[in-house]
Amino acid sequence: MTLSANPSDRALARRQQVLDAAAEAFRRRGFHAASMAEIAKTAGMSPGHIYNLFENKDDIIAAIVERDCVDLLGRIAELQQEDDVLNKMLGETERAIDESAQVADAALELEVLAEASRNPRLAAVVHQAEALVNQKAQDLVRQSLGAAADALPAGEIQGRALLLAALFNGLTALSVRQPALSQQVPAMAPVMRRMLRVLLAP
Amino acid sequence: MTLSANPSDRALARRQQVLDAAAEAFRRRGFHAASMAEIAKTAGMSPGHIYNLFENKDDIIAAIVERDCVDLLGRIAELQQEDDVLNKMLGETERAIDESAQVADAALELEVLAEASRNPRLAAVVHQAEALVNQKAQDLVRQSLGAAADALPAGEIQGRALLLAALFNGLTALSVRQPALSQQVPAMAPVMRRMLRVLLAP
Amino acid sequence: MTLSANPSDRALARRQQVLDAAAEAFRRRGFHAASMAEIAKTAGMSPGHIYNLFENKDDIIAAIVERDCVDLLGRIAELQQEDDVLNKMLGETERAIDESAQVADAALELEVLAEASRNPRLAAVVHQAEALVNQKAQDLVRQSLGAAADALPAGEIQGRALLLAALFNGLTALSVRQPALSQQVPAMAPVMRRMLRVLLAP
Amino acid sequence: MTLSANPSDRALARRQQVLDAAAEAFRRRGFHAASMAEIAKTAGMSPGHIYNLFENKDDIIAAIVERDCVDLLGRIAELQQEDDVLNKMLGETERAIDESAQVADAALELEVLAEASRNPRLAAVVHQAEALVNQKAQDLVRQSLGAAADALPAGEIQGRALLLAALFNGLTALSVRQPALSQQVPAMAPVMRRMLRVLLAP
DNA sequence: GATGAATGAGCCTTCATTCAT
DNA sequence: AATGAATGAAGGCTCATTCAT
Repeated sequence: MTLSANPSDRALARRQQVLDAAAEAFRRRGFHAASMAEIAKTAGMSPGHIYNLFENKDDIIAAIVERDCVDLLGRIAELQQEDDVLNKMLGETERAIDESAQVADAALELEVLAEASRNPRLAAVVHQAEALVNQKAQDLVRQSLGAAADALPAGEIQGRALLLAALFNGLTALSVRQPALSQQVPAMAPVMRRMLRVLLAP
Repeated sequence: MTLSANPSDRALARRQQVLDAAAEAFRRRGFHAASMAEIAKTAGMSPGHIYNLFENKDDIIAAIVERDCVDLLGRIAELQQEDDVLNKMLGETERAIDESAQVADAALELEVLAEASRNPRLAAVVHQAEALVNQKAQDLVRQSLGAAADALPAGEIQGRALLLAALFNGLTALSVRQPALSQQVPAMAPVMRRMLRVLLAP
Repeated sequence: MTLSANPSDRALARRQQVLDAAAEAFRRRGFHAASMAEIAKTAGMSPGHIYNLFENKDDIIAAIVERDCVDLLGRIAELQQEDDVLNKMLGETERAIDESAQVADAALELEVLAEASRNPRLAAVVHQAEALVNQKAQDLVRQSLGAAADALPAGEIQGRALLLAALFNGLTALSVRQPALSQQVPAMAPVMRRMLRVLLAP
Repeated sequence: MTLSANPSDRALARRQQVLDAAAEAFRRRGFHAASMAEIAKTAGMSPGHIYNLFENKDDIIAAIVERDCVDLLGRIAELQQEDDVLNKMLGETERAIDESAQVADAALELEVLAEASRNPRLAAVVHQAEALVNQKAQDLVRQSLGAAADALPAGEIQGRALLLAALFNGLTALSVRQPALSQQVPAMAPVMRRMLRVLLAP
C-alpha cells in the first residue's frame, strides 16, 4: 500500500493539470489555434495520454466551462452571506467592473459562447451552467429586495436577474472592443451604481 | 461598349457577394471552421477569385466588421433624428432587446470579438469601429440629456455611453447562454426601461 | 497609314518587352516563383495578352535561352575578329572571369539547365543552342592554333572546346557556391591564364 | 522492452528514408514540382509525419546538400590517402569526368545552386559546405605540390583550388547542355590531364 | 498508466491559363 | 490587338486522433 491517493484521485489530479494547461493555451491562442500538442506539453504529459483523461478536445473545453461555473456560483454564494447585498456590491463596484473587463479571460469566455452556439455538446454545458447561475442570481435579487420581493409582479425578479447578468457579460464583451476599458472604470462606476440600485433596490 | 457599370462597381458587387456568403458561413460554422471553398461556393465564384477581391480570410472578416459598423452607425443616426430619443427608445424597448438577442448574429459577433483579442489586424478594425460607435453613443446621450448635459461631471457622459453599449452587448452574449431569451423579453422590458432612464434621462 | 511598323514588327517589339520583363523576373525570383502576373505587370501589358505572343510560360523561357544564345554567339564572333585570339583572352582574363561569376545571371542560367534536364521542349532549345556555341568554340580553338591545328589527333579540338566551355560554366556555378568569388579574381587569373594556354596554344 | 535502437536512431533512419525519397523526387521532377505527397509516398510514410522529422520542404533540401557535402569530403579524404595525388587523378581522369557528367545528379545539383541563390537558408548551407570543400581542395593542392607549395605567391593555392572546383562543376553543367557528353570523354581526357597538371603539379 | 510515432483529411492560398468583351 | 475577370487544380502544411508498445 502506498501513500498515494486512489487511482480515481490520481486521474482527477491529472485532469486538473490538463484543464490548467488548456485554459492557459486557449486564453493565449484561442480554442481552435491551441493544439493538443501544446496543451500536452504545458500539462507535462504526452498528447496520447490526454485521450485517456478526456474524450476529445471539445470535452476539455466543456470541463473548463463547468469548472468556471462552479467558481462563479461560489462567488455568488459568498455574496449571499452578506447582510446587505446591495451595499456590498456598491462598495465593490470598481473592482467588479474591472474584473469583468479582463481581456484575457474575456477572449476565452466569448469564444466559448461563440462555440456553444454551434456545438450542441458545449451548448448543453453552457445552458446548464447558466441555469444554475441564473437561479442564484434570482435568489440574490430576492434576498436584496427583502420583504418587498413578494409584492412585485411575476417576472420582475427574473427580469432583474437577467439584466444583471447582461450587464456583466456586456462589460466582458466591451473590454475587447475598447482597448483600454479599465481606464474608464472611474467614469463608469457612478453610473453603474445607479444601475445596480435599479436592479437590486426595492 | 456595354451599359454595365464600371469595373470598380462590378468588383464592389462581387465583394458584397463574398461578404454575404462569408457572414452566413461564419455564422453557421464559425470563423475557423468555415472554409474558403464553402464561402466561394455560396458566393457563386471560384475560391481563387476571392483572392482577387480580398487579401485573405482575415481580410474578409475585417470587411464584415466594417460593414456591420456602418449599419450600426446608421441606426444610431436614425435614432438621433428623433426629437425625444429617450421616449423613442422606451417605446421600442421590446424590439431593441429582441434584436440584440438574435442568436444567429450573436454567434458571429462574439466570435469576431474573440478573434480580435488575438488578431491585431482585426483588433485594429474593431477598435476603430468602436471608436466611431462610442462617439455616436456619447452624442446620443448628450442629445437626450439636453441642457442638463452641461452640468454633469467629466466622464459622466462617457460612463453612460459605455454602459449603454455594455447593456446591449450583454444581451447578445446572454442570448447564447439562455436558450430562450426572446421569451423573457416581457420580463426584461420594464426593468430595461428603468435602466434606459438612468442612462438617458437628466 | 501610320508611321508604326507592320503588325509583325509590332508583335516582335511586344515580345521583346515580355522577354525583358520575364528575364528580370526570373533572375529576381527564379523561374517557378516568378508569376505571369508579375511578368505582365513589368512588361506593361495584361496577363491575357502574353498568351497572344507566347504559347505559355515555358515558351518564354525557351525564347530567353535562344536570345542569350545569340548574344553569346555574337561575343564569340567578335573574338574571332581578333588576329591573336589567345592573347586577346589572356589580356581580358580578369574581366572574363568576373563576367562568368555574376551571381544574378548565374541563378537563371543554372535554373535553365536544371529545368532543361526534365523539360524536353527546353532541352531541345538548349541542345540546339549548345550545338551552335560548341561549333563556334571549335572554330575559335582551331583559329587560335593556326597551322598546328591540322597535326592534332582527332577529337583534340573538340576536347579543348568542351573543356573551355566547362571552365566558364564552372565559374558560373562556383559563383553561387562562393559568396564572394569576385574577390578571388586576382588569385584565379594567373592560373586561369595557364589553363587558357593549355586550351588555345599549339 | 525491445532490441530496437533508441528513439533517436529510429528517427535518424526515418530521416534517411525521406532524404532518399526526396533526392529521387527532386531529381525526377525538380525541387518545386516535387510534391510532399510524392516524397511521402516514396518514403513510405504519411505527408504529415515528414513534418515530425523536418521543419519543412526547404529543410529537406538543406539536409540533402549537407549529406552530399559529407560524401564529397569523404572522397577528397580518400584521395589524400594517396602518396601521389596527381598521378592518382591522372589515372582516373576518365572515370572522374564521367562521374561529374552524370545528368541525373547534375539536375539536382544545378537546381540546388539556383535555389540557393535566392533562398538564404539554403545559401547558408551551401556556403558552409563549400567552405569545407574548398579547404580540403586547398589541402589537396598543397599536398600535391609538396615542398614547392611554400615558394608560391599568396593566393596561388586558392586560385588552383577554385579552378579545380570550377572545372568539375563545369562538367556537371555541361552534361546538361551536351546531350551525350559521356561519349566525348575520350576526347576530353587528354586535355583534362594537361589541365590537372597545371593545377596540381609544381 | 503513459508514450510518442504515425496517420490522413482538410485547409488556405497561389497561379498558369482561358475567354468574353 | 488587348483586357482582366474568372477558373480550378494542386501544393505545403497543420493537427486531432489513434495505437502499438
